[in-house]
Amino acid sequence: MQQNLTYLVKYPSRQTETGKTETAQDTKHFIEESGLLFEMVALPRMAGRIFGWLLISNPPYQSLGELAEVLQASKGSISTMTRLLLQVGVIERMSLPSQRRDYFRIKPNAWSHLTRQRMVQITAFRKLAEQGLALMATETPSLRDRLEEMRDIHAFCERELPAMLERWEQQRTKEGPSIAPERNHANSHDW
Amino acid sequence: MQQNLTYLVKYPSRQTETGKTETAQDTKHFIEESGLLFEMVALPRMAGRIFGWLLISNPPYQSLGELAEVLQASKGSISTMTRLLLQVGVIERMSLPSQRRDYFRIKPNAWSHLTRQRMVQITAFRKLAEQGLALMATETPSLRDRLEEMRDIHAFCERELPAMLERWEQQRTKEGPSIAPERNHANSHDW
DNA sequence: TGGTTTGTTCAATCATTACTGAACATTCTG
DNA sequence: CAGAATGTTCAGTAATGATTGAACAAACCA
Repeated sequence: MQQNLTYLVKYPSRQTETGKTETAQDTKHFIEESGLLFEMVALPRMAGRIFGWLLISNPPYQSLGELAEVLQASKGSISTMTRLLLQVGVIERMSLPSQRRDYFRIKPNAWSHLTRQRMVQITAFRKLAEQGLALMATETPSLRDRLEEMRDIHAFCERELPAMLERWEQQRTKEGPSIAPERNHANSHDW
Repeated sequence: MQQNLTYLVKYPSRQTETGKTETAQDTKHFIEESGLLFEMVALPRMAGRIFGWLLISNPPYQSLGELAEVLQASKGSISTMTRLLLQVGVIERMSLPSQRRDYFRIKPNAWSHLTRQRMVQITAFRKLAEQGLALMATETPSLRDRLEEMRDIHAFCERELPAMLERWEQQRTKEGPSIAPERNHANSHDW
């Protein structure tokens, strides 16, 4: 199951005085955990591992080659998975003007993007319910209840979730900058 | 891909005068769609098909044998998948006192249950973020930002989602019974 | 009681998906 | 320009997960 237990020896940068290789173990565990979590939400495990490493890597941006080395995976796999993560909108590519290498990093607001992705699913479920209701057009109301409930709750979520996200953004921009006033994610070429 | 195009001939009950076998086609499509949607949220396709059929079947409760026949699947598969759906909380088992046969049907409030399931995932992500922050305890704040954002938005959702669900329940019990006043889902042995 | 119907479990098979590694771009560098 | 470094694509393989079908268990009935 865990075939690559060694890939952190190469990146011992996260060792503290207290725990010698303990931290490396924890890092490995963190990455693996991230992979499992991604799997839980129907994304490939390797994508989760990449995301996991980008969450804790120093520096926060990593090249394809680095990712392949740290995660002990083929470049092909990394290439495919970063493409997926880019598409989902949770990482972004940064190419330094003078360098030919590309770097990836977690996209600020990654989670809003994921929520938007989730909205697509909710809409799909509402539409399915409506499709079902069309099929049951001539049936008695009590038979249609199941589908109406399904349609209504998803319509409800479609209305509420954006509002909720907005509340989040607002709360975030209110208190966030007080901690790190200079970091504006909007045009984030501050590296 | 679609190997069983025939399983609705046996259940032509949902044919209207207008569309002869058109409705059967639509039903098949509906079930298949439901399967794909479930797959999208990391549940097995067959579970989605069962759920789909239970959404539109007449009567709304179906036995294991019926499910196997309609969906052209083995009893083993149905047994496993119904168990899963029971566990997730979106269907329930009804055993009529006089019959030895068990029936399944969509659980009223199925969607609240699914949302609660979803909450488990959200909590898992928040915990992962906290795990990451523990790893980065000694790092500079700007390096910790990624994880703090992740932790905060998930904590936010953990607070907000239950409130949202409650609002839904309230709105539902307000207008729902006006349409079908007698149908109280709480103790639902009204079949 | 023996026979029938119903439901579960599990080993084996089938299908799908993830992953690798090598061949092929592409871009920079000397 | 040749050579080196970086990235992508894709056919083949490995790993995983879904599905079957047969054997078993339990409940009911005559």
